[in-house]
Amino acid sequence: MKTETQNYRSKCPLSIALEFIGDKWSLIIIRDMCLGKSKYCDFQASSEGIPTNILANRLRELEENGLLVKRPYQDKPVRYEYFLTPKGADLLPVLQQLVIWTQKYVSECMAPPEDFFTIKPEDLLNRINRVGK
Amino acid sequence: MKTETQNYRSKCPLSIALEFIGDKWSLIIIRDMCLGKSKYCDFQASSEGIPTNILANRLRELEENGLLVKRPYQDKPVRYEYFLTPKGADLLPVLQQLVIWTQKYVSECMAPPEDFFTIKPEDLLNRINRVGK
DNA sequence: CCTATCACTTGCAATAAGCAAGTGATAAAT
DNA sequence: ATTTATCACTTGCTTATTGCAAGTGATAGG
Repeated sequence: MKTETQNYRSKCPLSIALEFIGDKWSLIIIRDMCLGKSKYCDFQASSEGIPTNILANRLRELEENGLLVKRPYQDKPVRYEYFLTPKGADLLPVLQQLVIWTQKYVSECMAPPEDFFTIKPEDLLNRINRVGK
Repeated sequence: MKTETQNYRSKCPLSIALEFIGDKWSLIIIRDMCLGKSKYCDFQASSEGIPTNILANRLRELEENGLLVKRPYQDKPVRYEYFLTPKGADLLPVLQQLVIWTQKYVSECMAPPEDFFTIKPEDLLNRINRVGK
């Protein structure tokens, strides 16, 4: 993951994209947010079983990289919900193509939710306005 | 990277895709093959500077996972060229979406080759028949 | 007061990445 | 014939990242 500003290994757009999301977990979190999840415990509950330290670390990095924002939904203690930014939501077409690929070549995979291929990045953005859970 | 057979952390198609290509280097190699590169030294020469041990390891894994095949182009000593399979070539739409994303959000990135968005996976497949080098 | 939950953080062992150097086969130059 | 060079790796070693388990602090409920 990229954290510090503008120091890419190359200027190839693919290579840069991989510095943002080229690991085993970042896109899993983005996926969960596409599916409507927003809280730490939601991400933790996913069937891949992300370790908690990696989850905390990735949420921080994804926020630093501008793919998501967090908003407190309670004080005492303060707890956050996480929402996709346009930059994060625009990874949806990437996810969709990855899912198409797996469905074509890996028979054991399960089907995505019914509307997964019809939703668009902008559909993911107003969730932050539907005040929190 | 996935190596051994059918033991995925979950059956989610996105998660499975990431077990194949969810790292910083595999898609760089696939990209180079999409751009017509086929030999070890070609991959090594790319501006990201892949370490040689990782390159050898990724070529082996990508082959084990059926994304590419290798074919000797000389004996004494035997040397191989690498070619995308349909399974590997069908990652092109994923690459294209990743490039679209970076171009939208990272101004410092360079432009891909002119025809990058018009080529199709099947265009990448007959290169193995245009006999070597 | 005891227990539990939630969102983390910390410690630590295991794995993977990254760098430099080495290897073996061969060809080309001296 | 010996040296030099190349190509495709492999090996060794150091550093960084992962992943598991356990701990922490704030709070709520019984």
